[in-house]
This record gives sequence, structure tokens and C-alpha cells, in this order.
Amino acid sequence: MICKFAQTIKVVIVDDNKTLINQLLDHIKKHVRLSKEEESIIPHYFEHKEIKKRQYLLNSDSLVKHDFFVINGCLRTFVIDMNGNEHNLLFATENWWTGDFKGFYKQEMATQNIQALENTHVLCITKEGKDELVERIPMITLYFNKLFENAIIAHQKRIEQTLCFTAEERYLDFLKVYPNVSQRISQKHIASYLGITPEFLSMIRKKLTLP
Amino acid sequence: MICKFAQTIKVVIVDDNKTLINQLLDHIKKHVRLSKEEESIIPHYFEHKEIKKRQYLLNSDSLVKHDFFVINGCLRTFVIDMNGNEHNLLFATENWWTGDFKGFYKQEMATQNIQALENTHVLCITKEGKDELVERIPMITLYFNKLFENAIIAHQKRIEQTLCFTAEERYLDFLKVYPNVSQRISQKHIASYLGITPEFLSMIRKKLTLP
DNA sequence: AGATTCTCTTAAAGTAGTTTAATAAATCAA
DNA sequence: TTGATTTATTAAACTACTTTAAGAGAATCT
Repeated sequence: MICKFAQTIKVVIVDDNKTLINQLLDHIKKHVRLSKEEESIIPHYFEHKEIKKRQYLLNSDSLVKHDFFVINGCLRTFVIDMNGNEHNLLFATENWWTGDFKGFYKQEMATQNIQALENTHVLCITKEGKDELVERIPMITLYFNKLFENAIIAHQKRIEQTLCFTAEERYLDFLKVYPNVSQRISQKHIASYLGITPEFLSMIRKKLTLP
Repeated sequence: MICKFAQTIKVVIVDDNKTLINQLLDHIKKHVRLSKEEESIIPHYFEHKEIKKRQYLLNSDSLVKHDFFVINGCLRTFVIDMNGNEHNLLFATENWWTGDFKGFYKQEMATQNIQALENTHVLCITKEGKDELVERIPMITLYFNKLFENAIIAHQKRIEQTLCFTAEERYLDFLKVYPNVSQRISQKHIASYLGITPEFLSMIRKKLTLP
């Protein structure tokens, strides 16, 4: 055995945009069948972008130009309230879509912000690009429709949880549903996502580790 | 002048299903152009149902057979938590769609309940019916897509508000955005929608009416 | 019309979660 | 490696909201 850790070392090869777009194509093909010709059309509508840790991909009050498909890394989408406090809405890792939804589809100014929590590679598409893509490959509507469907289900779940669950219950569900995300981001960001202060999350965690 | 109250008397004519389906067709035509032939196809996929005040249109743990378009009246969609408490997710009045979203699209058991707060007329469509309708009138996908888009925007707004706003701010926004709904339903149902107790809503209202 | 049930209000006591502040631990910059 | 900044923890004081209880008013049922 040359390297006994080989299985746990994650090597990200980003030398070639073809690798990146294939990841998106694979994701699309989980929902829709694509002909070889269609597969060759899709790459033209996406632009690759690398975003370093702590940098911003979108700021509120700027025009929303793109929607983003995450290749690797981690992004957080958040809003800033009247008192200047940030509230995380979503963490996006590998194979997640993110963006300012309303701003993108209505072609308005952003109300949300997107920041990289890790060095991150994304594929960007514009609204016009997406519209043209759907026109050229009508079947791909099924894919985007499925994304919408999943988004609504996820949003409804979150609304139900804030109405029905305590902060502790919401935290436990978050750990269960997003185990890999929760290990990669800081607790203050998890607290913000859950709608509580980092201090209170710390108390919850203490209570959970004790018998 | 024969009756000086004529303008304030609301006469609902429900003698004829054609009147009902036209209301839906008008709603669809705000988003998509329909040929006369297409207009004649659509009615076959909808079934009219009258639901009396306090009756249930859907109970959790039953199979979700239909999605609903409200002609008139008012429905509330709610979940029941582990302690048996109800939490309102949505009020649907004229020209709103409602249903157990996840249950309908995944053809699963309902987790949500729907009850009439007023005598209500709805048009029902099954999942198979909707799928076939979309196949026969592909353009109608644009209509349903727009509904999805609006649903995601509304859900995101609600999530942001629970993170950023106090109960009082959420109440004021509810009054502003749904003035007609808020006058038709009881305060205990508004409180439940806002995620607070009726007692606390009462305190908020008292505080707001004082200087 | 009278009895019953539901809704709204008020108030006092209680609790989930916040704020402030201080300290330790981890991460980052140089 | 050191100093500077950010993150996590703990605890005490505080606040937004809940719970319980009780009474008045409205709606609903015979």
C-alpha cells in the first residue's frame, strides 16, 4: 500500500472547465435525459468563477446578474436587518444552487448577500442565459422545475419548524439533515441560521453533551 | 334608486360551473395566452367542490389527492405539533392555490390539514390530471412555474421576517399585505400564523391602539 | 330566547432566549 | 513565533413571549 490515507484525501482537480461542467451535467442527468447534442449546448451558458474564502459573490443593493451552481466549497446566503445584524438563510455546498431568488427572477436589486465560507468554485448563469437555454432544451424545464419543487418543500419545512419546534429541536434536526455542512461551518453561523444567538447555541450544546 | 345598498351586497352566483371555471381561466390568462381550443380542454381536468364553514378539505395522514384553486371563501392550511397545538401556515382566499404541497407532488400522505373558515368553493385537480394537462397544453407550464416562483418568494420573505422582525413588526406587515384577509379571520388564527399566542397578539393590539 | 361554546381581553407568574461582559481557545497576519 | 483578531464558553441580568386563570362579549346551537 503506497498511501494508507489515500481514501480519505480529497483531491479537487480544477485544471479543466470540462471537469466542472460535467459535475453540473451529472446533476441535471439525475432528473432529465440529455442527448449528446444537448450536453454540448449547455456548457456555453455557464461561466466558471472562483471565489476565495471570506469574499463576496453578491451584495445587497446590487443588480442580481447570476444564479449559482456550487461545484465545491461553501457559500452562505444572508440578509442584514434594520439593526445591522446578519441572518443566514442558506448554506450551499457541492451540487447546490444558490442566489438571490427574487432578485434573479424579477431582475431586481439584491436584498440578500452571498459570501464564501471556504474557497469555492461556482458555475454562473444569467437570467437571459437561462431563458434561452430553456428555449433551446425544453426538457431541461423539468430539471429546474424539480429544483423549484424541492425548494418549496424545504422552505415549508423550515417555516413549520420555526412554528412547531424549540431552538434545541431545530439544532438537532439541522445536525441530522446536514451533518457534513454542520462540521464545516462555525457555530455562530449555525446559530444565525437557527435564529438564535451563538451564546444560546453554546448553552444548548452544553446541555446536550451532559448526561 | 331601488336598493341603496346594492353596491355593498355581494351576490355569489354559483348556479353554473362555467362561471367558476372562467374565474380560473381568467387567472391563467394573466400569465399565458390560451387558444379557444385550449380553453375548452382545461375544464375537463377540474372538479368543483363546495366546502362548508368549519369542514375539512384535507386531513393529515390521508393521501393527498388534490390541489385546490379557491373560487371564493377562505381556507386555512395548518400543521399540528407534537403537543397537539395547531399552527397556521397559509390562508387562501379568492384566486389562491392551496394544498399539501409535498404530499401532492410526491403523492404521499398529508402532513398538513386544510379547513374552511367560511363556506368555500374550490376547483380540484389531481396530480395525474395536472400532469396530463401540462402534456396537452405545454404552455401552461409557464403558469404553474410562475406560481412556484411566487411561492418561493413568499416563503423566503416569511423566513426572513421570522429571523429579522419582532412579533409586532410581523403583525403590522401582515395587516398591510393582507388587509382583506385580516378582516375576515379571527385573531387567534392570525396569532397562530404569526407564531405567537392570541394573548400576546391582544397585548400587541392594545399597545398599538394607545397613543 | 336561553344555554352553551368560542373569542377576546387583562393581569400575574413563569420560561425560552437575549444582552452584556469577561475569559479562554482557536485562527490569522506578519 | 508573536501579537491581533475572531470564535466559543460561561454566567448574571434582562426581555419578548408563554402560561394560567378569570371574566366579558360574541357567535352558535337547540
